[in-house]
Amino acid sequence: MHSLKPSLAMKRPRPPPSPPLSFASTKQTSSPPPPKSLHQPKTPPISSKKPKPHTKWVPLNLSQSELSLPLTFPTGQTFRWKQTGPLQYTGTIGPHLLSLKHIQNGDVSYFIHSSPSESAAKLALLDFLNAGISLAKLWDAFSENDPRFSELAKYLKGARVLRQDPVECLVQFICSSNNNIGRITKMVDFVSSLGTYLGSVGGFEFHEFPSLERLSVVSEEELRQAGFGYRAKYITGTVNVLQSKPDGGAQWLLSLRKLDLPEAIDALCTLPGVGPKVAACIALFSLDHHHAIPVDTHVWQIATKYLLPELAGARLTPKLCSRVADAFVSKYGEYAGWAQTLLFIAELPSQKALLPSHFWDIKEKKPAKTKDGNGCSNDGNCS
DNA sequence: CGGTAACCTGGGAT
DNA sequence: AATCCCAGGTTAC
Repeated sequence: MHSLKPSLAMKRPRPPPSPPLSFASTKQTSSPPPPKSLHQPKTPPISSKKPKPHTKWVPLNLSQSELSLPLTFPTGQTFRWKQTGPLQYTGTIGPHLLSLKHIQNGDVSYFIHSSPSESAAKLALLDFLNAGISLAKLWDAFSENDPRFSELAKYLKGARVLRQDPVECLVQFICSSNNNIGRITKMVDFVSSLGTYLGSVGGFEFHEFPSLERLSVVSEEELRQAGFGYRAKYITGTVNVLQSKPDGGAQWLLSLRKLDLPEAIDALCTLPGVGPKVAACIALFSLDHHHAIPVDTHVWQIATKYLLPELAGARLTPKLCSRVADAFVSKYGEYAGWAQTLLFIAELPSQKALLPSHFWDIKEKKPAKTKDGNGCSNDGNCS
């Protein structure tokens, strides 16, 4: 009865690590000649010393209500982390390859598979997890003005906002536009494969996210061939624009953390393939703009249902988009993006199983694009 | 300026 | 089996 997302559920670790023919050929056409000048000489001349990483799980000081892996990693913030065990996810942060899992009491532990520095890995992890921000405190505040949030929060504890690398986040969300999870993942995997290989876990290969330098090597044609469709030119276009920034594109993106949200959004929207929604995702998930609200079809549904019922049936236009964002911010405050994240997750078909059935909304059929917009004709459930 | 129509692609629905 | 429709939007008229 419940409609699970097959594209998601069917996803399997592809056993054969060796890529198919066409894949390899496209890659070799653009042989990546390592410009020696670009490689920082951080590696000491010791190749004799085995880089034996410690082989044990280390507890993080985070309870399940502060961080739920299943509600944080496979719910749309990143497409780079893979499920490698029952309650275990694996991915990279900068040059570090690590796994996270819930242990008996629900707390989270981490395991470093590969890293140039284990102490740096831990710091990078805490940063990546926004560990300094107390989710429980935020949610208490949200719950005070919103009974529905309070109720949902009971079932979806630990849905946290990550602090990703801006370049990585940007490329992922350009891929996400008007697309589905399965294909987004495939595209992100392709881009990722251009980065330095870091290791394999649970049948998945992991690569450091490629630098802009490396990304600039792929052509639009190669991306189209890899299935990017019209987003191919967005990727190459954006990489080109970033590469032309005086202090480098990565630095330019990082500098957007210091701007006010509207300015950061405007700046991001100058990049090809980046519109209001993608810009908000980047702002929220990588640029510390905690009140950015990515307004996609799901959030639009939420907003018209619970926040701005007067807009029910209308089409999602840029102006209404910002109106929705404003509504969220005035209701939830400076961390509105974190509230939106929970409400968004509650709408995901893949998470409905966690919720009592009274939270399930009848999926409205195609609202039958009428002139007046109000598509509630025969579903008998239009508030 | 605000509202529409293309845009790649693969899988599911009709 | 052949079409139609859609998916975490953006861009071009």
